[in-house]
Amino acid sequence: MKLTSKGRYAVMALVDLARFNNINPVSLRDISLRQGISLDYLEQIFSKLRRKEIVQSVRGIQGGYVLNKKAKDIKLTNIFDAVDEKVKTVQCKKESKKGCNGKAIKCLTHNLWDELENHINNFFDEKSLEDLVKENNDRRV
Amino acid sequence: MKLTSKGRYAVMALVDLARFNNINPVSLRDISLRQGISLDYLEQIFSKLRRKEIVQSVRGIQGGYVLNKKAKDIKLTNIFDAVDEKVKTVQCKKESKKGCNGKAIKCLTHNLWDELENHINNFFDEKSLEDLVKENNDRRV
DNA sequence: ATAAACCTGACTAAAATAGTCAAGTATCTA
DNA sequence: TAGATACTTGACTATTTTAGTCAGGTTTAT
Ligand code: FES
Ligand code: FES
Repeated sequence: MKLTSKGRYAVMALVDLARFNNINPVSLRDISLRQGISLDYLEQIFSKLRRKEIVQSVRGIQGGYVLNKKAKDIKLTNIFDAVDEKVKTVQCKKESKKGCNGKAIKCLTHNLWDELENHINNFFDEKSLEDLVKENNDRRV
Repeated sequence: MKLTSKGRYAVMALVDLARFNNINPVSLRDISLRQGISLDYLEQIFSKLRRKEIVQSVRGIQGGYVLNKKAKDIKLTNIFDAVDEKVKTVQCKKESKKGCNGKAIKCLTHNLWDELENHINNFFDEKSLEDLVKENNDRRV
């Protein structure tokens, strides 16, 4: 089970943005430099964040991105959802009565993986961007 | 974040084994048929489980595998550890002071991913094979 | 006008996953 | 003691996913 860079970068970038959000839009270039994430990759990520209305874009010179909601209303769940970083403990569809690989019934461990998925998602539901910014108030970079 | 088949199968197979463990060794062939997991793949998995002393092998006809410990003493953690299904939320080494990609310091979100990793591992530390067997006492297959 | 910054889609190298395949060895039973 | 069953090991491979890159835009402040 591993977290992908895309998910990690999305959160990292938003924490950065949230910290500098007060005054002006924050350009991806700045985030790229500060956080060491490829600019092209950031663009992909922010395009998704914008579509899900987590950030707003400001075009042209001096442009950049701003948060579209209060930091405390942006949960990790929202971020991960936006960039398609989903928790998947099984291959079978949740709605379907069928099991993995099209088997007639769910497997012996199916219930366990559901629990696991919930357990992880609970964590993401609780953490907000505001929490993350607060944890880093004392940092320079 | 997704759970791999290897991890899922390892647990599935062990739950199956634990249910039939009372009388005779359980052959991989039987597990393969009951759970619909490729025999060759199971062999890979059980070879690891044996090396980590989670199961014991009995060779020859009527052979198979038996649990090497009480079901309540086998936690998900032990199983995942044996088959190298590890939770990895970051790329940087835990011990090192350096961050991802060899950066001088840890990133803004590093602490968060540590928390997440602990959160998930807690789940695995608590669930035992015995718990899983009990949940399925009423099942036929 | 031009430079800064957003915007989009296509493309790709590398890694990980999910197995398969082949060639054994050990042990029980007839 | 032959044969069948089942464990044992290591190498091999197709597919998928990841983690980006690249090229070519458009918008807007100055
Ligand atoms: S996880 Fe899909 S059937 Fe159990
Ligand atoms: S996750 Fe590696 S430096 Fe933050």
